[in-house]
Amino acid sequence: MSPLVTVERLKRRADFLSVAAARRKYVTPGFVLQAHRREQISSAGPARVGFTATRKIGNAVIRNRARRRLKAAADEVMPGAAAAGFDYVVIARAGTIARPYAALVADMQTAVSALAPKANVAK
RNA sequence: CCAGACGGCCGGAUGACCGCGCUUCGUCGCAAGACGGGGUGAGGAAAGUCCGGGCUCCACGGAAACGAGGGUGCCGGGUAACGCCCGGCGGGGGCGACCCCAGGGACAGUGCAACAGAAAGCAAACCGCCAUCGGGCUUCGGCCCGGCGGUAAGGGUGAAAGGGUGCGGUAAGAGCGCACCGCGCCCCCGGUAACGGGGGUGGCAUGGCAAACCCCACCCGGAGCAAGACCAAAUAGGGGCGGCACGCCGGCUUUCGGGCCGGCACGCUGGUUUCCGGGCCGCCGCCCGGGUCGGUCGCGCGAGACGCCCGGUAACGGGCGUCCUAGAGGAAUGGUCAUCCUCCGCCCGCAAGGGCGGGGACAGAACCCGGCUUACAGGCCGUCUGGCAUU
RNA sequence: UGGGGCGUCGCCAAGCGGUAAGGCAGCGGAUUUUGAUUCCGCCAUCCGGAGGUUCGAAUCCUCCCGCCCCAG
Repeated sequence: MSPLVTVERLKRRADFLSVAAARRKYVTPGFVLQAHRREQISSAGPARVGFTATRKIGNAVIRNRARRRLKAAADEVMPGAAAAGFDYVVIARAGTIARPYAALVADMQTAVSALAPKANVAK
């Protein structure tokens, strides 16, 4: 797998929108992962991860807990799996709360590798 | 023991490992930062945003008042203030403890009341009842028809029909008279007051709805921490200063520095060169202020928390002592597990109890405070009421 | 943070103090050889929920619930 990649946090609304516009996603019972390569000079640079929890999945307590669990899973997986120069958005689903944490981590692993750049062939 | 009423309180506990926000210390490093240690870290509703304030800016200004709009509405008190709280009063409900009530004004005015009903607001005669007049009939008791009048006691309609019940009275009736109750007015007494009690008097007039318009009394300037204050990058543009540059010919103009127009030449740019066409034009450096991204402050010592004492029926107030207790900004508490507590289900056991499995609510500070409202597993404490049993 | 709007039958909706129009859909019937069309009839009383005012509330008042929109 890739060497350790520094992971930063995605914060701006515009960044979230551009990731969503890329239309690359992977759905698991616990969350939806979106990925998008930044238009950047070089392919280097940190990977960035953002989190989304909508009002549809519950009240403030539910949304916060869902985001925290996803954040914990991402902190565990992303440094070893994420591709440099990519932006990721993790969207919480109704199943985020009930899903066991180990399964969440495994899902994160497969989701990230499924969205990995195809050997950097497609530029 | 059962059923119930009211008030107050808690909101799982302890620990291990890997992580999180803020803060502090140490080591390393030129620095950015890295590593390690310590401290601290959500609620009774943090929620809904329904009221009241603090704070900040804006507007107006002697304080304010009037008007518009909105709100509040028995009385007294508490409070920074309130639509909140406490204590009373009145009305309603409950055997009771106790609970509920937007509870000013309907002789200032305007309005509303479907359907039903004779009539719904200066009252009114449909059926009845009564008296009387005329006519007819008669078994001489009366009956029928019509006219004029009396009558709100009866029937019927309605949510509501102009006091209620009883006795007297009358042709039948009627506050027509009387007693009691209700109501209005006056006086006295108690109470700060709302109001209560008593007496007298009137003879029923003044029906209901103001969560209909409205009237009266009182209260409210507007916006909101994305308030507001400060620092301030890159780029573009504005202003100022300095340096360099500002060709040739002709015309016009001049404040004699220069400026404008035309032609030629030159630089950059587009089309393949020649050549042609369009466009751009002072350049550089320094400084100044405005404003955007971003950053910092505002930002937690406060109508503060806890304890004791005093005043007050209480809400609450006063005094003394102790304490400092979240502060983020895509927003901090997550993951795994153990023991205990507690609830549910199943199993074992006469029982005490034990085993296995599952669950522990509502919900997350976003400037702060006082209320209200709403959500909430389970549990604890106190006071009181009505039963049953025992003494 | 501030402001605005809407909840009425399965769907779209009128009504804003006097006892819930209308259309579509559905169901039953008639017409027709059958179907379509057409016609007739049926279909909310718990008007988002709970209290209150009134003789009477979908309508007025208070408090909740849900949804949508706007400004910064």
